[in-house]
Amino acid sequence: MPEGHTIHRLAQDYAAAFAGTAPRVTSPQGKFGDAAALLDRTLLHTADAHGKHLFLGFRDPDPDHTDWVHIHLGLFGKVAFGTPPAPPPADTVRLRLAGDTAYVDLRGPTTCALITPAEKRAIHARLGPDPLRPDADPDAAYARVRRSRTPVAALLMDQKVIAGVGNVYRAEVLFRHRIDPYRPGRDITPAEWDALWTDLVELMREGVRNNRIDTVRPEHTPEAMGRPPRVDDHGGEVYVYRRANLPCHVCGGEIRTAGLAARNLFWCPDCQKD
DNA sequence: CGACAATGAAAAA
DNA sequence: TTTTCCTTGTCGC
Repeated sequence: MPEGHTIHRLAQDYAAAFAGTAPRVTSPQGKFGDAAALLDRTLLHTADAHGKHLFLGFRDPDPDHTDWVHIHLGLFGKVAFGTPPAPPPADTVRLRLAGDTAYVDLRGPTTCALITPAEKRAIHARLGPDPLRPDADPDAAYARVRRSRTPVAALLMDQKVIAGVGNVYRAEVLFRHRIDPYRPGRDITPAEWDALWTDLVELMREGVRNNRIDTVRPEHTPEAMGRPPRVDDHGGEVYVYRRANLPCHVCGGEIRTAGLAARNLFWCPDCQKD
């Protein structure tokens, strides 16, 4: 269940469970077997996240010599933490860390690979600023947005432009700012970008805290409006994501959906008109 | 650009 | 049994 907030939360959780320890490292499914053997019972000293990329720092804390495990969940990679005793691992578990107080299983990731510090730097270099990283520079993202004719909804999904935003946050943040998802990036004003970025920082931080995405303002919550809470396996309260053909919480109009940048886009044509 | 493949699991049909 | 999914690299036109 991967959008930037999930990955940052995972970095926190991996660190809380294993930082400063030397867990058993195995790859029951096999694809990561050689690397796992190399890292088995070595120090896990840190966990880092940039956008949807997760990095576990093993063996040597010296930044020039750290062994990094690079993880990308892709569309349906999953991570499951548990307390010992760990069950016999199913053969879909790509990576298992197991210590005295916790174990964690990784299944179905697009990427799980041992990389060098130089390779890690290269990954950071090709990613745009991440609203969840304190060093992020929103102006660097806007510089790309303002010279592109691509729809803003596609730019928000482009990890080179801004890292960590996925299909939920893009739809929701555009709704919250009443921006037509098809508006070209070059027509986004500096003030609008500033507001979008600030909002993403807040929404995604809350996403990390709660481990789910909620975007509905207090005045539009189910309690405030006397409607039943959302029934959806994604959990959070949202305005438009996966609400095709349902009434808009604000204007009552019908939420629409369409393909954009290879994903399903959701928006309210009445509220999001330029 | 669009199509497609790659990983798993769970819901929908 | 098929579809769907909070992703993204690659390949073809």
